Amino acid sequence: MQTIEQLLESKDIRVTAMRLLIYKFLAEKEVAVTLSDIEDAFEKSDRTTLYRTIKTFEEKDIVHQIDDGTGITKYALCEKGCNCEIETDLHLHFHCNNCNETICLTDHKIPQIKVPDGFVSENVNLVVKGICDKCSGQ
Amino acid sequence: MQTIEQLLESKDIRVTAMRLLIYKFLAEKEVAVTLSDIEDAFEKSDRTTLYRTIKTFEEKDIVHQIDDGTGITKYALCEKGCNCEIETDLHLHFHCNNCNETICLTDHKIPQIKVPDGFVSENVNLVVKGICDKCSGQ
DNA sequence: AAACAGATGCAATGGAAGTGCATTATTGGC
DNA sequence: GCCAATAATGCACTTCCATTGCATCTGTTT
Repeated sequence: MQTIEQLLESKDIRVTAMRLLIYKFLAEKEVAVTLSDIEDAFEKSDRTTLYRTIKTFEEKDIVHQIDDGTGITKYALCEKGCNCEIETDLHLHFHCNNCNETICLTDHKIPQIKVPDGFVSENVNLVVKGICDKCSGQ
Repeated sequence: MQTIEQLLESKDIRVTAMRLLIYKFLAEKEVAVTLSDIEDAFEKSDRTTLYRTIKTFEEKDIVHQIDDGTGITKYALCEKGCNCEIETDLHLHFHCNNCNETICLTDHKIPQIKVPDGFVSENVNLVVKGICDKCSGQ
């Protein structure tokens, strides 16, 4: 079990107080968060810092970006089973139309999608919309 | 074979010169277009008009919106086999990482996606990214 | 301690989406 | 055909999110 510090260092990311806090914030969240969410959680800090921190995390494959169709970019920690580095990794995200939250279903893989002749599939983005387990009353 | 005028009327959309032109523009395009694309094609007209025309078309299920992950909303005509009215219609779109164009693969349906217990799937947005037939050199 | 690189904060920009309101065009009743 | 009602169009403006430039600060290296 490596510490967050070790994780960041292993990815060539300089460890700062802010980065540790943001990482912890993301780790505690079970849902994908927007930049605004992070802003709200760290009002003392500047938007830009938060934005650039997320971008750094993204470059180093610590978080991945999710486009759930709300028009607002969301981010979530890459967890075990999330091979974002690999182009062909098949993400699956679920967006709840009720609570408006988006979660990462890393253990639900996407079936192979057939494309017409001449087309080359490199990557698949799949967002399922509906009602999440919390909202469906279970 | 009904005319565009008849189609618009059947959907309770008042026929105007602008709407006919925009419809024809969309029909000629084989790819999904952004609002900017339409703007560029109709410089004489105002953004707002084009925007509201597309929104009207969208409400009346003449075009559907596509979120291909570029962050910019695209639109495409609903064609035969495109049942946008139906929530559960399984759209499949292809975004080319080379030419940056997005096309609608209406005849390629999406397989049933399994979601965890407690989750209810209402709608699926699937975008396959890769290289399109034109760019793959076929 | 000095020099450097990188992190942070502030200000500003840009692009897309959306809205309010005045003007113009179209339709339907007379 | 004319007039009133209704809808479409155009202009200006606003909002929201994403992004960048630059100055400052902090931490690291020699």
